[in-house]
Amino acid sequence: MSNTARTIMLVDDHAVVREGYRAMLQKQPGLSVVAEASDGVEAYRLYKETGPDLVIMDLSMPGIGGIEAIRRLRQWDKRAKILVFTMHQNAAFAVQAIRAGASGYVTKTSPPETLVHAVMDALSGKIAISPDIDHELALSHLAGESAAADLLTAREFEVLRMLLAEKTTDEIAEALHLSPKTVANLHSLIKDKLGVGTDIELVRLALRQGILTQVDLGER
Amino acid sequence: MSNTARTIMLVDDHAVVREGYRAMLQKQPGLSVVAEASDGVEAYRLYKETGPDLVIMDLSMPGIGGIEAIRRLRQWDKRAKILVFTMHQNAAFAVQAIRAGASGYVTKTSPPETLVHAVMDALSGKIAISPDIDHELALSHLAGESAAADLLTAREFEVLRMLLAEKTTDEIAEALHLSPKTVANLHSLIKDKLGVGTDIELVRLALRQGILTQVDLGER
DNA sequence: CCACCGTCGTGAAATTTTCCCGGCAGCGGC
DNA sequence: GCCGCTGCCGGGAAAATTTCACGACGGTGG
Repeated sequence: MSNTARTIMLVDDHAVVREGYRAMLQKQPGLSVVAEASDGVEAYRLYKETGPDLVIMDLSMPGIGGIEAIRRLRQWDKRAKILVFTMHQNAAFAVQAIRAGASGYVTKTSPPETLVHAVMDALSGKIAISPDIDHELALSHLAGESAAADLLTAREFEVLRMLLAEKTTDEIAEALHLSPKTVANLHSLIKDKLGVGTDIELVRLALRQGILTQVDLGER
Repeated sequence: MSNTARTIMLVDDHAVVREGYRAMLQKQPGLSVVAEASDGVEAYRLYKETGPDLVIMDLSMPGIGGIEAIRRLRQWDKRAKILVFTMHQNAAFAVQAIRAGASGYVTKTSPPETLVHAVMDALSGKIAISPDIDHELALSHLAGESAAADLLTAREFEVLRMLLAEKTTDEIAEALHLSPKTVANLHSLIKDKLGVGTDIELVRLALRQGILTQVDLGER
């Protein structure tokens, strides 16, 4: 193993968090932060420029989100190592991140040692998942709550996304060139497949599963 | 003015963020971090113990949320200075925080200088609002979007909260000792008053206004 | 070829949403 | 007291919707 420092890039839209990373990683010998980005596109640019050994990335960011950023980085460099470090204690997000090519998923509530361990694991090629997410994953399995994306057909998922984003049944019908009646049928079928009774439950489920994110909704 | 260091307590459930605060504040002479808490009740306990000059507090925390924590701190010490530092770029939250007794509201996306300035302002008794929230406030005024809590009567608000939390109309009716018919009428009236057409829009509005928070929903 | 699945739509029944209504209680003004 | 106003509670009926059963069509795979 080389004894030069391993290089790290930080990606987080909150300056205070990046400061925190630095403070925590500085204590660790053999690590060196070589770049910082505050959003996905900047991360992409800086990765190509500096080619760090590891990227530590948040998920919730302006512009392209973290998941999409991971995907693009891995497309550019198939061997990029990306450790997700996020506030979302949510198994669905973790699954999405790993599928997109992340090497690990650690929540921000974890103690500093967990992050350091995960960094080491990721650098040595292991996949690191923080314990709370392991627990989450186990829970959602036990609850039999499969991912909505798997239960629904492509068409149904499309309608679901529009239901959550757009407004009325009629608007969706027009956008998708369907009869309003069909949209209503789909809407009903979706709720049935997902096992929810009301639209409100539907939104909550979508939030949990990361189909809808907070930024899509309220927070302008 | 005394030339002893001003004391600060940090409240945030993410260890990495607390590290970030420290790193940013350390560069500033005359400030000293004397306590750290990771949730509302711990903050309350430590405040009584250490009596800091200023509290820097996040809003989204496990257990009692930040707003409630502010309220309790101010109840214990009417002159407590509390600076909210949060990821929520949301005017409704800012209004709630200030009403609860906060001395300022700064978002985590702000550059470090903004935090430092806000700390100084808060220490000298001024109320500091970060520019993006000012802008948000102006926007929501222009949009004529008044707070839901002001538009609705107490009863209506009660039903709204239950609609967002509970399940069916019938369950709410029973919990509130009302006829299902009345709940349905209220439900309709609420949507009318709030100017939304569908339940999904209702949830989104509630999220924006901070009536519902993410922790109430999905993220278990 | 045939069975199966996803897609799209119709029709009709069941349910919900909406709108309009009246009664009742509290509250301030005259 | 009396009046007007507002909030609260529900009934009734029309309108819209959700739900369910059903059929058609194209693709896919055994």
